[in-house]
Amino acid sequence: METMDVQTLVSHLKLLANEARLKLLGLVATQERSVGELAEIMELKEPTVSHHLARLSEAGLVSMRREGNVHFYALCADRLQQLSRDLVTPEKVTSLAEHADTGAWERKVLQTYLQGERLTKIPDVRKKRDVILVWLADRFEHGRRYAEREVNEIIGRSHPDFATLRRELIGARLMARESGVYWRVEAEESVAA
Amino acid sequence: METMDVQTLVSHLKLLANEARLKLLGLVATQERSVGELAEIMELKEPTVSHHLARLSEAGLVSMRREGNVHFYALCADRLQQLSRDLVTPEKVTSLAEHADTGAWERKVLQTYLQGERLTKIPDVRKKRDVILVWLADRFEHGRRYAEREVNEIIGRSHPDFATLRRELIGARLMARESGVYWRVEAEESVAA
DNA sequence: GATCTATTTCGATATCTATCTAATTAGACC
DNA sequence: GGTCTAATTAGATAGATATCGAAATAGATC
Repeated sequence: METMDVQTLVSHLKLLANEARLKLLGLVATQERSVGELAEIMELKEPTVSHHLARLSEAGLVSMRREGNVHFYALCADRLQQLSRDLVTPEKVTSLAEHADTGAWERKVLQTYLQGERLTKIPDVRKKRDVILVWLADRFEHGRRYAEREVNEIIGRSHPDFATLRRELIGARLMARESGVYWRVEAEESVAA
Repeated sequence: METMDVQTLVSHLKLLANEARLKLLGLVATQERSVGELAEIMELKEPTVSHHLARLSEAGLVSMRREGNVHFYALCADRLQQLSRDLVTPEKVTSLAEHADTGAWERKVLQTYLQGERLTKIPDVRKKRDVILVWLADRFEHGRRYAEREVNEIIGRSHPDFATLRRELIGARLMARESGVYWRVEAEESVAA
């Protein structure tokens, strides 16, 4: 169970997310029951019950014992306990986002607001502005020190309002200043993700 | 959460049994994100994402914050933890069978093998035979003592092979015998459910 | 071997649901 | 007020799935 991909996780959840199957589990929990008995109790036809039991059996949730040609099904309680414990842990949910392409939206924002080097508009929404600021900060080398005149010039290539953008870069901790000298801040320290 | 009917339980499971919704939960777990951002990352259209978020929101799994007309969604981690903990406990599954009409099958067995008072055939399968035996035992009064001759006579009204059935009643602990005297055993002590 | 019964498999259908497009709402800005 | 953007709502469609009837399988009995 340790590592389980999204596909498997979802299929297990789908298996349980069904009234008939849950009731079947309940009915075979206390005593073994035949397909015909279950069909009668649940007011379903045998093929339907048989189908559900096959799926539950595949997941190891029920076991089957033959007596003549009567098939008795019983709950595998330990397997159910295991599933119910491991199925939707918060850690697992968090890990689901790991493989997603979270950069897709940022690329779209850049594409929307940039024409080559030129910034067409400063976004109003903070998150979008952060994306632009990260891009802008990337135009400064790590480790090098810049005079304010240089900073203004570099930002100015992209947008006329270099004063606002310079302040925003500081505010987002993408750049830092001390006694008139500016430098790029390392990514881990910055506010913008 | 204490008591949750099958309907609610299934609907919660259905909510989680979906790849898109699980991924959405993962994506908003670490930071709040807008609908457009989520749509872009997941390669789905905004209406689809909006729809999923609405369902998640309804279940209290995500919260929403407005900034202008941008809607930022974030995970409600405590609610998720609560759900994942309480959703499919083995006790809950067992309780699902409580409201089911488990007598339906037994009535069918009786209907199949009985014609009025007359037992047309003794069932081969143990579980069915048990149902018949319970019915047969019910023809004896609680607390009264019967001579073997009386027992044979009463069983004989239903089936010619009273000897076999008499032995079966003893075997199933539905009736007991001591020095040629027979009596009905209380239901709780018997083997047949 | 023929027959009967319980179950399973197969194929069809009807319902549900995830997704989309188009239209509507709502906020921000000129 | 008009326009633009983001989100939601409404309506339509395609794909999945739960259920059923019919046919096939398998075991037991005669």
